[in-house]
Amino acid sequence: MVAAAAASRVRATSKDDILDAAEQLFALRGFDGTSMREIAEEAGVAQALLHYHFRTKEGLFEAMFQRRSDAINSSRLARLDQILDAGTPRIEEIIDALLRPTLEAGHDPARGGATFARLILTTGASSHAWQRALIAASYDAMARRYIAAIGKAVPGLSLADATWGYLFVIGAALTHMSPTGRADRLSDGETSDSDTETLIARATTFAAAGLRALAADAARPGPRAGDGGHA
Amino acid sequence: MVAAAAASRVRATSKDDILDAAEQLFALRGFDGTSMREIAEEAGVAQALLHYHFRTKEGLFEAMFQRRSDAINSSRLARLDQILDAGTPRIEEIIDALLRPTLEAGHDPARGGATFARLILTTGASSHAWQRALIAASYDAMARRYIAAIGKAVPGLSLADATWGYLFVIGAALTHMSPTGRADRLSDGETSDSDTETLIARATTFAAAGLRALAADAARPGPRAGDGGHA
DNA sequence: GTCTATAGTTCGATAGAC
DNA sequence: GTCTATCGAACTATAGAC
Repeated sequence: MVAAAAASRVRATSKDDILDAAEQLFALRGFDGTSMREIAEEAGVAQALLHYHFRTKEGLFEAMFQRRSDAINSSRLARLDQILDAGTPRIEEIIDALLRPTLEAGHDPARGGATFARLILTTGASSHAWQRALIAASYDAMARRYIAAIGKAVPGLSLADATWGYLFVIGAALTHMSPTGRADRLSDGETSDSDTETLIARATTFAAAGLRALAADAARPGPRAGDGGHA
Repeated sequence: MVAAAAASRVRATSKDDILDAAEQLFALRGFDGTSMREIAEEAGVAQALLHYHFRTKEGLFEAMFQRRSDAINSSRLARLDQILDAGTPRIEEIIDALLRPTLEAGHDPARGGATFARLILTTGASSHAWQRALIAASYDAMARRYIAAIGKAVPGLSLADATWGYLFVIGAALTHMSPTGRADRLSDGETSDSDTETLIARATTFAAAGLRALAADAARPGPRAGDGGHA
């Protein structure tokens, strides 16, 4: 335990090298599009070593996913605690605290871009039950805390609306965190999806107003689309 | 030409059967997670017939993707024309016209759910250049028309903001069009991501307010985060 | 812990009969 | 247009030496 912690401070172990290579390739090409051979080559080790450390491809994916998700979520929760300690939270602060750790996660300036966000979305939408379970195990507790904070920052928001709002923020921002050049093309160069500060700023403005509108809409009298008669 | 159109009206050809099977399986498991063998079995034909009709797996994917995308976008554009003909558009109408055709596309009530939305997102975020090119070829022209309409419905929106707004609407809604039960879980059963009308209604409220806020934010004096000095 | 070698399976694609 | 049969390459995982 102590030795392991000391070693991790000194230099990357082969286990870390494998996890780094796996994260890079899985994020880029997805679970099914990445082979154990490629990961081993990228990490500079024999393929059998991957199985020694992680048993199966699925085991390696889970270890890789948990490592980065834990880092993202501990950062998210630390920032949220700070915001809540300071008094009544502003919704813009909460959204920024939710998005920025993911944008910065695994953001290797030398390489492609922030592709772990893509991995979160595809893992959550996977047809493999174990991948969806991984999302639940890694993100649900953090999500509940943020949903509660959103409800606190925007009075009048029901739990249902706060949940949808949380999901919309995630979907809107994470979908475009891996730059594809599409924003550049569609705007004739007026903006760029490689500009992460623009993405965060616009997404925060967009989502904060969206959340307030969900609360305002719920406060209006009369039936509401999609409520299926629960009112 | 005439004969082909007549035949397509009469009954599904083996080509259609293959495209149907491919759409179902690709949408469920992705390009790399689906094999030609599985598609052939699902379609009830020999695997060699897939290569006879579409040459390669990539060719089959492209044909499948184009067929459904064309259907979605012609529906989107027809609705948009209708809205624009009626005078000054309301932003809520535009968002509904943008989202509903995708939600209904390939929505087989007998089976899983509206999973083509997932395929659109993963195809656009793919590391394969030919998949991103497929998105550009299928969706950019439609997107430009909607971005222009959004700018018309929300005065004060720059092309850059309208583009980001369009991308946020797509990301927020399409990410959650394939039900996973996550909304149900996070809200303790207060809402459900299987309820498509709730999704559309909430997403429309959320996004309409978000777009108006982007315009209002741009109108405020002073520098703005992420503009990198272009102001 | 790390390697080489390979077993056993599945894949995309093609050849060739009908 | 549709089939059976199969090639050659890639895959995950394991055995066993060091």
